Amino acid sequence: MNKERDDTLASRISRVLAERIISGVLPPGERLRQDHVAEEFGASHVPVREAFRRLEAQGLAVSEPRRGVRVAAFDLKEVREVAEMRAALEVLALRHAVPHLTPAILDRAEAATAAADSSRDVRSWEAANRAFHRIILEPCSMPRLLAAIDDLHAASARFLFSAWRSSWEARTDHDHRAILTALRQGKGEEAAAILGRHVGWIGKTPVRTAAGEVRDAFSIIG
Amino acid sequence: MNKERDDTLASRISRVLAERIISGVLPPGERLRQDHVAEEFGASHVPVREAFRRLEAQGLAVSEPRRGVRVAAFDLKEVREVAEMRAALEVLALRHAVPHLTPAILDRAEAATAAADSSRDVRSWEAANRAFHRIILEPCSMPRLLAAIDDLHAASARFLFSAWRSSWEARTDHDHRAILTALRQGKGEEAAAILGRHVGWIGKTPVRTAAGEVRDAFSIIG
DNA sequence: CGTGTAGAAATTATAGATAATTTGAGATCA
DNA sequence: TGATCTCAAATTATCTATAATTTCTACACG
Repeated sequence: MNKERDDTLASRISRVLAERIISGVLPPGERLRQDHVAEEFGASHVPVREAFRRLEAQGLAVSEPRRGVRVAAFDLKEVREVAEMRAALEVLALRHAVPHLTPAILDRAEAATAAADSSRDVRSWEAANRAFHRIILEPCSMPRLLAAIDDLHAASARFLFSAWRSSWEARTDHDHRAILTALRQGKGEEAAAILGRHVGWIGKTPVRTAAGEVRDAFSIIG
Repeated sequence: MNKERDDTLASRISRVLAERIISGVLPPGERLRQDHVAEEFGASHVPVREAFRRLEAQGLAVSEPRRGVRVAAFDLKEVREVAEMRAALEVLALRHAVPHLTPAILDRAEAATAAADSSRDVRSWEAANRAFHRIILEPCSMPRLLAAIDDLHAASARFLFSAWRSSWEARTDHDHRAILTALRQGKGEEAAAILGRHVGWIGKTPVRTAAGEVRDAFSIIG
């Protein structure tokens, strides 16, 4: 009755597994055994295999021909890669979105920024942050580009969660506000430039904290 | 014995279908019925379904939940989208590849350009063109970025083949040579700028031909 | 002429069979 | 005694075969 029958079982499994990989419940390198997953979802292993294929395409899992599927590992090198790809593609998307931005859209973006600033845990901050980016980029109406950006956001979120697993303090996003004011003033190129720097990798200044020094390297993922 | 057993059956099917979609043998909108494909390959429908998922992720096919899979359609709008994504990502890749480019690599790139110039059909031209781009971008050693570019190249090739199906005359690629000379002179940024213009959409000058005027719009896909 | 219902076809999911890889115990050799 | 090699058993991925919803089509009926 209440079963969501709009989507297939495979895509449901894929969503749940993606959620777990992104949030870190499934750690990098973990083997994904199809029989176990199938049993957990009360399903057969065929839809599970299809879900694996989708995760593989999203870059969340890697599959070796007859040796199974593992959660994709990621190193600092790939963090940079994802960040730079995001920077390049989001700047492109914003350039095309600018002509279609309305005050109402910018207001929604501002609300998302406020939600991010007032969030108290990483999960809600990440959700609000992603919402901000989505809102200002969606009007470009380039579905393929937006889909690619979404996948990169998922990868970014993995790094974010893995770094700030335990400790997290709220932070205000000055860049977001700067982007919004530039957009309100019609300075599209300036907004794009800020966005590019904002998303891109700028971990040049590692601030050493008592708790851990790794977290600084990840902190600039916006 | 001689069966390539390094890869799975599903990926083999996916490659063949991708080839057909790109070359235009399977026209846009064509339904892909899993039973028929399975029968043709002498296989069951489960690996076929996995192949469909991969094609879907590559943007070569679209799937409606319980209504089957069709070859992805494409319009001029999406051609632009793909071209601009390629421009953004290939520029990024080239910037990272520049420090690792050696004279030997540039020689191989030059050979690929020569092969493109002397090719007499679209197929071989496209292959040589793609080789050129791959050769100069690969040294960036960013696997995720390169994979994304590969998928975009496949999409580009679809448009290319659909436009130049029947008529084709050889053309020399001045841009490729300009990129190479800039790289040999150590002018990385200049090369990146040329590449961006080369790949990006610049169909501003439609040249009317006796045969058909559509082909001009596609002709700039490099 | 529109609507509703049977029949056909196709997609989705399940269960079972096959093939390959990994694991572990035991034997052989240094 | 310790290490390595071999071979068998178990584990796991891959594929085939079959069943069950769902959608599309055609035809009759109001």
